[in-house]
Amino acid sequence: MEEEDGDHDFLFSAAAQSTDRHERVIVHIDIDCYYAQVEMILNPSLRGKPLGIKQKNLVVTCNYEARALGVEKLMTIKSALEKCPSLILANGEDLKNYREMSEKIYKVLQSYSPFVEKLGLDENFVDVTHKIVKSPEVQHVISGHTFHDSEDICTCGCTERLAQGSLIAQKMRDHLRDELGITSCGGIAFNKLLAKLVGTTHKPNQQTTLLSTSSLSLIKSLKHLRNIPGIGSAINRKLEVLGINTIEKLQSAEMCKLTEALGGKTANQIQQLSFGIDNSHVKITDRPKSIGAEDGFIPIRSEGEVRKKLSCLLNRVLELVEKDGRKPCQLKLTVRKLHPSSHSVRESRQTTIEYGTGTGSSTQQGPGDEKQKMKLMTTLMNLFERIIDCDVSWQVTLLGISFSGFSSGNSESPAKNSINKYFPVKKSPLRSEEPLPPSKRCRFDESVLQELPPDIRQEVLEDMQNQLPSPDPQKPTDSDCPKGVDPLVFCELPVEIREELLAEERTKKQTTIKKSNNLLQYFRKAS
DNA sequence: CTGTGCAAG
DNA sequence: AATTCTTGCACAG
Repeated sequence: MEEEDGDHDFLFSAAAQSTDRHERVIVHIDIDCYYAQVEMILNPSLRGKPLGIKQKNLVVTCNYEARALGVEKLMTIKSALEKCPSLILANGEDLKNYREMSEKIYKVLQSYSPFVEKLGLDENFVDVTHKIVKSPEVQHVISGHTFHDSEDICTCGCTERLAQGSLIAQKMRDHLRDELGITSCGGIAFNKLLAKLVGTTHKPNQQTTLLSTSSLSLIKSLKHLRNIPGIGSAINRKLEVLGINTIEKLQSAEMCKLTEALGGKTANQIQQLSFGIDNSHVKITDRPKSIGAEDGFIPIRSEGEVRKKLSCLLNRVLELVEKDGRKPCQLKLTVRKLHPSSHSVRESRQTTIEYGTGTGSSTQQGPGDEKQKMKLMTTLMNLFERIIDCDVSWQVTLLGISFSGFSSGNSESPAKNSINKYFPVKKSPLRSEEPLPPSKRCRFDESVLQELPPDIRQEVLEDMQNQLPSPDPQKPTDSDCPKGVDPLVFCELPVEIREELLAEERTKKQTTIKKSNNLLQYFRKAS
C-alpha cells in the first residue's frame, strides 16, 4: 500500500532515478548573432562597426559592437538609432543568404555525427554519444569552461564522456571558424535542455560543459521560468495565474493543477524540465514539411491590393518550392485582420491542389509555369473569400502562403503509428547479408545511411540511438514498472516508451481523468 | 483532415 | 506582450 504520501515520493524518485541517467553526450552549437555575422562575411567592411539587422521597423538582431552601445534585439529602428546614432543597418528581410549559410553549417556538423537537429537557422543539437571511446587511458581534460558547483563528481562515467564531448565540440567550432569564418557558442551536457542552457553561460565564441551533478544548480540559476526552453509567453502566463513563478514552485506544483491548466502532456513535460530532465532525443532534421512566405504591412482594404500582395508572395514561394524539387499537394492561406476592437487575429484556410500536372522538368520555366500560377492565384482568392466577408468592411495587415503535403519522394506511409513498430512484426533493420569489413563490424557505416530512403534512415538511426549504451541490465521490479504490466515486457521496451508509460502512470495516480488513447492500454496484461 | 495555438530563433 | 518571418508540433472538432 503506497497510497498517501508515497505518491509524492514516487514522483520525485522516479524523476531522479528512472529518467535522470547521464548516458548521452549532447552538443548544442549556437552561432553568435547569426544574421549579423553573415552580413559581415558578405561585406567585411562592416566588421568592427556597430551593425543592426532590420526587418520592417525592427532591429531583429545586431552584432556585439552594437550591443555594447545599447542596442538590443527587437528594438524599433527609431529607438535603436536614438541609443546609437552610428548604428549601421542592413536589411534582413530576404533570408536567402542566411538559409544558405545554415545549410553549410549543418553539413559541417553532419561530418561529426549523423544525429544533427536544426533549431531555427542558427542552432543545432548534435548527439555524439556513439563517438565516445571507452578506454581508461583517454585524457580526461575538458576543453573550454566547466559548469559545476558541487563537491561530488558522478561516478557513472559521464564525466569522462562529457570531457570527450567537449573536445569534439571544440573541433566542430574550430572547423566552423576555419572553413566558414563563423564563430559560435557550444554547450555540452547529457541532454538537450541542459546543453542549450549551459552553452549560454559564456558568450560569445566560447563553450561550456555541464558536469551532471550540477544540473539542478544550473536550472535553479535561471531568473525566470520563461528562460526554460519550452515555456513561452502563454504557458508562463497560465503558470502565473496559478501563482507559479519560480523554478522551485514549478518543481513542487501539484500535477493535477498543472494538467488542468496546460493539458497532460505539456504539464508533465515542463515539470520534468524544471528538474533539468529532458528525455527528448536529437531528431534528425529532414527536408522541411512545409515551405511558405508571409508579409506584414499597413492595413489594406481592397481585393485588388490583396491580389497584388499574393502574386508577389506566390512568386517568392514558388521559387523556394521549385528549388526543393518536391511537389506539394496542400496550399494554405493565412490572413491577419485588424479587428475593429483594436487588436489583430490570424485566420487560415487550406485546400488540396494538383501541382505540376504537366510534370515538366523542374528546370523548365516555360509558359506552363504562368498558367499554373494563375490557377494558384484563383484558388488563393477563393481561400481569401472563405476568410473575409467582402460585404462588410475589413482591414488586412498580413498575408501568408504555405505549401505542404509533399510526396515524400519514396514509398510511403501506411500507419506509421509508432507503437506498432514494437510488436512482433520485425522488420530487418539493415541488409544483413552484406559482410562488413572487420574494422567496421560493431560501428555503423555512415555512408550506407545516405543511401537509405529518409524515413527508413530516421527509423534506423533512432533505433541505434535508443540502443546505444547498454546500461546496467537491472531486472526491473514491480515498483519500476506500471501496475498491470509484465516487468519482463516492460524492460524490453525502448527507453522513450518506458518513460512515457511511467509518465502516464504518474499522472494517472494523481488525476484519474485520462483519455482512452493512452499507451498503457497496449501493455496491460489481459486479465 | 482542418484550423488554431504555442513554441522556437 | 507583441513587434519579424518562418517552421514544427500538439490539440480539438
